[in-house]
Amino acid sequence: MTYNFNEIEAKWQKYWAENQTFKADNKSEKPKFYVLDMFPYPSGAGLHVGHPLGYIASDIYARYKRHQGFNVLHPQGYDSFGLPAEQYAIQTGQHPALTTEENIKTYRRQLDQIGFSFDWSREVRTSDPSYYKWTQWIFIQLFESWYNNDTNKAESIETLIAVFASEGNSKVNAVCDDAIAPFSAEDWNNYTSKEQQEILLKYRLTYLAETEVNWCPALGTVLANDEIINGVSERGGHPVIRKKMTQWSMRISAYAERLLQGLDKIDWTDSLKESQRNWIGKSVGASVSFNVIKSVSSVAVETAYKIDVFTTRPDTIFGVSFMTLAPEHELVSKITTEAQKAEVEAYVLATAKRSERDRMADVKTISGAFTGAYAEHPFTKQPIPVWIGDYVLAGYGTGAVMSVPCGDQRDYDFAKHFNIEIPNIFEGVDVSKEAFSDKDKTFIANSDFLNGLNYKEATKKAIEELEKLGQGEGKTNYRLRDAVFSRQRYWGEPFPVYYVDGMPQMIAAEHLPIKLPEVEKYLPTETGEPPLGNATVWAWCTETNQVVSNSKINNTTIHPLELNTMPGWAGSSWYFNRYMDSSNTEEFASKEALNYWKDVDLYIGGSEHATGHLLYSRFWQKFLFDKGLVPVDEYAKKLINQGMILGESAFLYIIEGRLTNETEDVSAFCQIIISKEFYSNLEKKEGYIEELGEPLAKFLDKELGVFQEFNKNYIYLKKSFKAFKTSNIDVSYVNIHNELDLLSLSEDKRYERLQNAHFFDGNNVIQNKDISFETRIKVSREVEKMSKSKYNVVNPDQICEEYGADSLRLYEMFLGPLEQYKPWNTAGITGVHGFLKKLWKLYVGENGLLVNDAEPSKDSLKTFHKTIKKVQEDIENFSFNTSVSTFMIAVNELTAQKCTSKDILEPLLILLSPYAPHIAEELWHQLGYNESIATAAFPEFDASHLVESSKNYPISFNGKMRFTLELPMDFDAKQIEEVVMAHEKTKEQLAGRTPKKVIIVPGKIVNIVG
RNA sequence: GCUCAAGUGGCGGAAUUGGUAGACGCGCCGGAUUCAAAAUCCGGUUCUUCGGAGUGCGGGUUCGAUUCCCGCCUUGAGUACCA
Repeated sequence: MTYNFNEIEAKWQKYWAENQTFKADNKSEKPKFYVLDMFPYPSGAGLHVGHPLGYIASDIYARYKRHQGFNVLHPQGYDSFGLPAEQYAIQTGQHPALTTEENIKTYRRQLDQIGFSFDWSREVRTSDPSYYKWTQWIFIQLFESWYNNDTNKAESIETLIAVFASEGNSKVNAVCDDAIAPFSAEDWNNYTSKEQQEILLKYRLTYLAETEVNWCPALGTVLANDEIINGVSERGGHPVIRKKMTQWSMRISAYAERLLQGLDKIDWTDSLKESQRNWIGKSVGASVSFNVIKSVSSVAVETAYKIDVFTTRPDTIFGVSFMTLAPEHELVSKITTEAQKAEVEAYVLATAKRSERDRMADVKTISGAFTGAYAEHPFTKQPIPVWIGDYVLAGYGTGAVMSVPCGDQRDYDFAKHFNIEIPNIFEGVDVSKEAFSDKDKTFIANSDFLNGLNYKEATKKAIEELEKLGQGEGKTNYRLRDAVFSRQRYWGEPFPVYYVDGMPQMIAAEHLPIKLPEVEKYLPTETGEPPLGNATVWAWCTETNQVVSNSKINNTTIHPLELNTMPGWAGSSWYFNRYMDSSNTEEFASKEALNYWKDVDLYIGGSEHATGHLLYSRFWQKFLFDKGLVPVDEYAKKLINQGMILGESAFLYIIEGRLTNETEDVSAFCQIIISKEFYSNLEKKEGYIEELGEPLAKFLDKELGVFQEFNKNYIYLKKSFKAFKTSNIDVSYVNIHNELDLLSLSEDKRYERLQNAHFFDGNNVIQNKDISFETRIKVSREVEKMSKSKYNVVNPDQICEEYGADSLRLYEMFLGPLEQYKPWNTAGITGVHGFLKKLWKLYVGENGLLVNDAEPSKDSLKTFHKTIKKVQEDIENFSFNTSVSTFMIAVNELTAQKCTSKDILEPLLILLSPYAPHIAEELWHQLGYNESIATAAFPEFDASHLVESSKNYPISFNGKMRFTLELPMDFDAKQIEEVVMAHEKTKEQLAGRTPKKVIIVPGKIVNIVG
């Protein structure tokens, strides 16, 4: 009987599915353990070998925990709303729901063949109305809430309305929009309903407001900050511009401090926490208010304008020599004097024309303009010129700064450029060449009451004095901005929102879900409305509480519905809670289920979600916690980022040249051999030939005439041009050369091999040595992201077919540490595959089962117990790569020991089963079990089997090990020294010298210093 | 620029309360088996002038450093005029 992995794996996958082996129960005597993967977006390309890496790791952990006696929840689902399905729909007219369904089928088939222990009965799909019903429901809860800074939590909007009605808004301490005018209870009660709604919108946790958003014209939608990388869209790399639009936003800024604090109590990687901390961007300082001087010389400023700034350095307030406003600042047009008007307007216009990206790219050019206005220093009462400059960002702080050139390099450069004075307020510091920002290394000078104080003292004092004047206070600022929540897309969750008199109204929860309407086309309408503007049945009837035809809109009983849809992160912000009770139609999950499973014990996924999904989902969880809807405010206790598996792209240079004489140029040409399959799909190939500066397809197309047949599978091209580099040569081509193993050979050997290589000269297949040219060939590999467009994708289906799922699982783990980026090399899989065959042979011989009741040998017990110890430690440390090698060592040793004992071979299967579940299950049943191995108890480690009677001591001289010596374990230092010093090799090493010192650590090492 | 992570054979990587550097696997070399090949098995494989040297580079602490400290270099990731 040989190891027939295809048959075995299919058999047990079927068995697990039929017996619902991995179905988790919401009630159990066992302790719970929740292992979660970031659910995939089901793309049309299917899985490549990089995708399952994290799933394999989490599956090993989940299976291990089952062996440990835990009730394990290990679910999987699909984040199935998203852009690619929609773009495909635009191109083909196919409904995204259909392509999504097909893609999910492919994903499911691919996932199933790897043998994951998912509880599929709990599957979720974010695009399923039974799921997004609850996404809509949570949205409504956010709308109906405000953030109370006094209680530091979200509260029902009703409580706010009650306060407004009884005492106005003066005492309300809420996170809300800036610049809400104060009103009394009387005012409130006299406001119209619409006025009241407008005010409430400024407090709600999700709100509709006209804000500056990131608009991506190419994608036709707005993007959140985390969807923009280096000023272009994350998806597609399209330019992004700032634009004022009325959009839904999420008041995540309300949770900035709690999102920051919460990081301390969760076991996530430091780098990920660091990313989130940077993103939240807390800075502690003060807000300072500068009065604009009403008249300076001939200029008169009518109103008493104030410029508010935020600074982290209130201690430097006496160093202020000018102020700078962002060009977009609302005061610019109001305070600019007649004389400066032309210059300022020209500058504002020039800045507005520059895209975000240009401004980011060009940080060195200093530009600005003087407004002609002056502000008054709060303490000295001296006039301070007010400038505008694009180094001040409208979106951060107040969009204005107090400029302290001696303490800030940007202010310094600006001052130098425009010849503004640079007063020094630092004791013993020279600021004639650059600003001094090493705040802890000096004392404040020339600053009235701050003189002689250090940074900390001066900061405190300055804030105290500002507060006395009523012109400032201590303030903490966060970089975290509210997140734009609407997208001008079709394939997303519809909002449960209709409009009455322009004001948004929530549809009552009992009428959810509001299903995505059918549309003729998935593009924006001719009038520029989002795709839902194409829907004909998309209005809300408040009498029947149904979606009805748009033509019936009368604005009394039938109103227009929201045309935007929710962003991709909506559905993924709470899915981990839904798995706990995914079929519940009454609640997003029952209280019992939520209280039982509570939170995720282990979450595995990619680090690319650091400032997107992983931040938004924490925000929603905290909100749900505030509302008493979930029992914990952090949903994932531990999170691990799996590294990416990279593809190896083959690069190839072939230069065949003939030197006619020393002065003439080398005439060089390329040979390319590609597969016919590659050639026939030429128009689909997207690669780029760097040296020639043109697309691969275009290049090859141009050279059609010179293609000739190499053999039945390959085509040959010969032409006189320079060697080129492309990642898109079919891998099978390089494999021809791989037979030569050019890379691993020395230069000489490589040349020799090439001499024997077969090439095609255009007419005949010839050996390279028959070519009289001097031949230089270079083959190299470069590691890059695995991607369809780079032709370096390895499909797990093929691996499973050829080596089996257990081999795939083991190999993905064996590749290296889970969190590391590492290249895939299919050739290496023979190592783990060979291990499985060897393991099989330990159990099954040609005439059947080899396992018997023989007493295990001492050596075998030792091998087994050290394996238990190591594997257990490894799993708990997520060091899966090292346990694979531990298994290899164990099997090598047990094979050498000719171990046949059931006492060892049987529990060994339990150790292995998380990693290679199919072969473990098969052998388990062959040993006579009728139940799955999945819940068999993990073997107990017994240290007594590892006790040694002797130790092979390394004998070092000056720290260098020179030889080893086997000595009894119970020898003390003195006994060891006697034996070692008497040893002839010691004498040889010392060569007559007397050692200065002898270090002996019993049980560890001997070191002789001499 | 700032923040974080990482640099070990031909390759993936192993080893840290400081104690035998290179486990395990790939690849390569040699051998067995075979008419031959595949598969399988056995042996070797850091470099070396055979004294030794050696974990990115230069210092330091130590009896002893891949591991700790100081200063650099390189690579990768994140972030970027954040006041």
